[in-house]
Amino acid sequence: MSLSQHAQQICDILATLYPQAHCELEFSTPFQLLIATILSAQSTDAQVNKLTRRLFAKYPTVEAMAELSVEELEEQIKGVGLFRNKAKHIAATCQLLLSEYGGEVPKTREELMQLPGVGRKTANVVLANAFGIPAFAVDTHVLRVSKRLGLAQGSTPDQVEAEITALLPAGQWIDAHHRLIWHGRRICHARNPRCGECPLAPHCPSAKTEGEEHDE
DNA sequence: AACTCGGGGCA
DNA sequence: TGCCCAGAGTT
Repeated sequence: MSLSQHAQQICDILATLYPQAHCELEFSTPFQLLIATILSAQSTDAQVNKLTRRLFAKYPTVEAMAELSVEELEEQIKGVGLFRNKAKHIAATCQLLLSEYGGEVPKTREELMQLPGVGRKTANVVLANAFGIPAFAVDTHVLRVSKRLGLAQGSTPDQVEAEITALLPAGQWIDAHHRLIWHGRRICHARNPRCGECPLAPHCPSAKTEGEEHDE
């Protein structure tokens, strides 16, 4: 079986496992998704949503949020991890959106990554979920699960993104991203993957039987 | 490549 | 309690 056939088989099973997999951040505009995604780094979506419900009620637009100083922003987002870095980045990003992009969220990866606090993963999440532009975001779950399933061999997120996007049709990137994450959170855990109850195990080169441990 | 930020989740 | 994260920036 070719690699692309193997990949398609994995994706088909993931689709039946997680037919409703989606971005769990709450937002109503591209700007709000951008902010929520910056806030979500190393944090849970539930925590971010709890916080953004307050934040977006008071400051729903870039114009409103740009009025806040870094200190005021810190106060607003206190409670999420890394909040000092994120407050600084969000303040700078709001200013840049107004001065360079007419208050709109840019729609290219290169422009998005110019924004403070926006890296490779955040840029792709915004492209995919705010604009429906095909993009495959690689975070630690996607990196780990893709490698275990034999969909990629690279060790860096950039390498894995290149491998997957070459392997799958662009129309599948967004769903594949969410399904790999959901699988990583529910079954394919970093430490103790539950291979015994994983429907992908028969097709997984890394599947372990009960008792064995993963090395990675 | 390694380090830092930081509260939450999970064993 | 201790360890690790649905990352990005700096050194």
